[in-house]
Amino acid sequence: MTDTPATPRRRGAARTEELLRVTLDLAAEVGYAGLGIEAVARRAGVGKHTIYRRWPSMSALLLDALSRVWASDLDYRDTGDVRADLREQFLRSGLALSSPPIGPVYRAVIAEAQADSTLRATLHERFLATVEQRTLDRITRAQRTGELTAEANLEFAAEVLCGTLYYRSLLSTRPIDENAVDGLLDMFMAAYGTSTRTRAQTSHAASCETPQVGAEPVPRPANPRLSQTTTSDPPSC
Amino acid sequence: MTDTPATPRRRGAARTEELLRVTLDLAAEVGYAGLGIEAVARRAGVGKHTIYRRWPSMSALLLDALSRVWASDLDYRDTGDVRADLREQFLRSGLALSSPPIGPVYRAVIAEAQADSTLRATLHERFLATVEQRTLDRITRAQRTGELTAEANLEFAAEVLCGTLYYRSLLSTRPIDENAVDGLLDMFMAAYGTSTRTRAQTSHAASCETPQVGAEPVPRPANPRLSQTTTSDPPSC
DNA sequence: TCCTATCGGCACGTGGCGTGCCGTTGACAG
DNA sequence: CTGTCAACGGCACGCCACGTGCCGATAGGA
Repeated sequence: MTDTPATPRRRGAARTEELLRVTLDLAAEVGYAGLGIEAVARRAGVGKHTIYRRWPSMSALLLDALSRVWASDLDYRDTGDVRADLREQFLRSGLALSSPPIGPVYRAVIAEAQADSTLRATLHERFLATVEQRTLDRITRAQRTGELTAEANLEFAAEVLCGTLYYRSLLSTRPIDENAVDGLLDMFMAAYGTSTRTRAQTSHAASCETPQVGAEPVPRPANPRLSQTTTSDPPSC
Repeated sequence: MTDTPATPRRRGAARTEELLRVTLDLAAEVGYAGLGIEAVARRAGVGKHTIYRRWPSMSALLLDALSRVWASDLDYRDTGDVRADLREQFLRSGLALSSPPIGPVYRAVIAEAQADSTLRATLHERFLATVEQRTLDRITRAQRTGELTAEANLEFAAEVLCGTLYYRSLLSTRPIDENAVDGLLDMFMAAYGTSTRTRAQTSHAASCETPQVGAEPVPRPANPRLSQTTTSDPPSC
């Protein structure tokens, strides 16, 4: 990459930025295994103190690194079609969760969280619960517009939707492909959708191309980066 | 039983059994943190070789230990009421996943699986997929008896049901209580149940009349704060 | 220009892993 | 009763990562 050209040997806040980037690069290359403080320090050409001065543990570093890449382009769209919006977002999130930068870091955090209940709570509060909340917001709007039944318990629905995706990407060995997302949405819409009872059309979505043209789920919204500040923005599902 | 009075110094296969038991005991006491080969060896008064001769790594030991305590709880009942059977099983599994013997071991395996794709595949095949399969079997029978719609995609349904439970118990911080299980089953039955549209009465088995009046006949939309009750009612009726 | 916090480098102690070696033990064969 | 041999407990080693302490160098502000 574009490593520091000369050698502006040391800075205060720029180092923090660089260390986060190095952590993500390292995670993308070597995965969770071999991802430690010393590895990051070596990779960045940095003393371990420089890391410990910023984060108390590897877990904290990982959380910040995760915020950096998991926060940005993750808001749900609202085209008026819940199912399409959810589908687009789920596919995008599923891809992200399985891809080099985010996947390994997420795995690392989850692994360490198994031995640290405090970290587990932080992980849940800072990421999982936030993701559920975004999902809940989106389907709540759909409920208000009449796309979903009024008596649907959307809190649980949001958890089920997000939980299934996390389960599949992090615990299962199956990929989050269109088939999986459609199956999940089939069940969700069958339960709480108000339009045509049989919106399902179980799987086999690949047999015929998506008829929709106007609301083509082409994920190319390219959300304008609101701000690239290092503030840990909440992610979405 | 407080055995091991004397010192029946060494055996062949009985040692294996004892080591599995010690591993579970140790996991129940110290949790995932501090659960390693040396810890097990010390606890069992055993040389590390005695462990390495049986399992190539801690992960393998944990998998075997997990099999020992997790295998017996996998069978669903079949009372003729899918929802009641699922509910009972989910509550039982949720309690087990959060309790000392199984919970910590499960967490340990999941943590190590994040760094080892082979272990992840084994974990999925040996446990997660098996649980899904049992669930699939049960709801498939329900589909045949007409309790579930014929066009329901039960494979995804089984994954959603199990995945949500695993997500909640292992990644989330919320307990698997009756509220959660009922919410999950509400969605499942609303999607694929055939019995009227009135989804979701906290069905306590139609077979036995529960005099309980606290049961909610209708899913109150006013689902308030997640009231975290710890196992208030026995699942059996 | 000087001052000082930050930095890189190095070393230390701790602790778990996985392996090798050695003397012991006990089940089984004769 | 005795011999044999594999399994065993104990010990030690090298390795590596962690978290900390110390020291001289450096850069950016006063």
